[in-house]
Amino acid sequence: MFDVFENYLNNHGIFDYEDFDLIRSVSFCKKLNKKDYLLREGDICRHKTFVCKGCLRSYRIDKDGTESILNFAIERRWINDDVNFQIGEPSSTIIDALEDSEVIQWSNENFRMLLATIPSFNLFYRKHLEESLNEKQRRIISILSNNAQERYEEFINNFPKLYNRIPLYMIASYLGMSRETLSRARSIPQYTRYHHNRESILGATY
Amino acid sequence: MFDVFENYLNNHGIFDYEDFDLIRSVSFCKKLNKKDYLLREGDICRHKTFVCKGCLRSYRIDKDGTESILNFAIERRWINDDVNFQIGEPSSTIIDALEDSEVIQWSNENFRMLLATIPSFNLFYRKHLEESLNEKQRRIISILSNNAQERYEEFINNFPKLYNRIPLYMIASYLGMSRETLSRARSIPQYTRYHHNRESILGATY
DNA sequence: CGATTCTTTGAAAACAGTCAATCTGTGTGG
DNA sequence: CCACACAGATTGACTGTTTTCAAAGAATCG
Repeated sequence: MFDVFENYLNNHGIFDYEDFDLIRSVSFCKKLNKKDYLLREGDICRHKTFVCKGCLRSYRIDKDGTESILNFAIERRWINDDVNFQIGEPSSTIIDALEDSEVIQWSNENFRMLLATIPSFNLFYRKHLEESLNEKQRRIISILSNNAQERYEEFINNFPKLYNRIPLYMIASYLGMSRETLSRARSIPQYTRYHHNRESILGATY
Repeated sequence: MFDVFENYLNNHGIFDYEDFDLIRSVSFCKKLNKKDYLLREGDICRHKTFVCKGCLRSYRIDKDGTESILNFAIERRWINDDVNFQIGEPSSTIIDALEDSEVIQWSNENFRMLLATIPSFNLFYRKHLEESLNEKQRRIISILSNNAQERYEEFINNFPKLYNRIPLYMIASYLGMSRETLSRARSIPQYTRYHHNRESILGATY
């Protein structure tokens, strides 16, 4: 299982055997069956988690009882359990497996040790954080400036290896729309395109 | 100007005189008048930017010509110019000043040098990135699961020092709603107290 | 002042959400 | 192999919210 992570790291920096030995010595591998929880609501324990195989999601239960999916993670991606909310918020993050999965975890303490000890690991992680920030910013922009159908198309393009492995209603939740709206966006893409054309023609007339 | 940043850093880690000397030696201070651009559309130059005084915003022009505000930054906050988009996207990030402002900038190259040289600076910046990630994740959740009134109320609570310094239509843009919708959300009796506060502050102080 | 800029309001249209019923595919047990 | 349950997806009718367009009011600034 660890070789997946070793391969991943080799694609993101230069590491030697000593580095890998140290990293491996504080890694905890975990196997999950589909529907198993990695983190239940209320758990306080915080980890860094890397997905070697399978697919996981993080989500919350809103005040009205509906699920809001924060993120998906397939193989060679990270999944966070560290989204803190204001005091008084009723729910926190939940993580579970959408497929039989394998993950590697590090306690935050050990992860900090690795960052302080291995310069190229530190460098890699900073780049990773900055790229994650950009990814989230792009998602915000997409929600703010695109309609249902555009957001779905963007999702397909951004996650070509993911979109056909998860049920549509989860994609709808991730995109912030009802499953019915996503269903309709998928079924009549021509309508929306036509409609946009009409708007731009109208816009050009004055 | 640099003393604001020195004070900020002292609140986020332990630094000695040598550290500050090194940091100062690669800092570039800039004064901006209201409406000045810090980064125009199409500029390739990337920096890390810290706001010492005033208020800035980053935004994009969408394909239909409307502005989407990504972030605001007041004193003791950072403002990013590094949101990369897919190839073919027509527009990129723009940053301008909403008030007369003072900022400190570092080239990405010098910033990397600081991170590699000063361990506590590296530690501080990583915490900062992780907190920024959480902030963006919270914003995504807020957009996905709250309506117009709730999002406005949350904005007021989250940015008490910011909300009465910028025009409402910019808040609307940041929250992903039309200015008219925000205006109506504010006029609901439940929220008029904010309205009154703002008016009295404006009337008394400015 | 006048000229901007910003905010509010009204009415109509577009859009997404909700509820309920139906359809589809998959896997299980008899 | 069939019948069945079940999870997921779709569709229609209806409701509610937000956007859009247009106009008019405030506030601000030179």
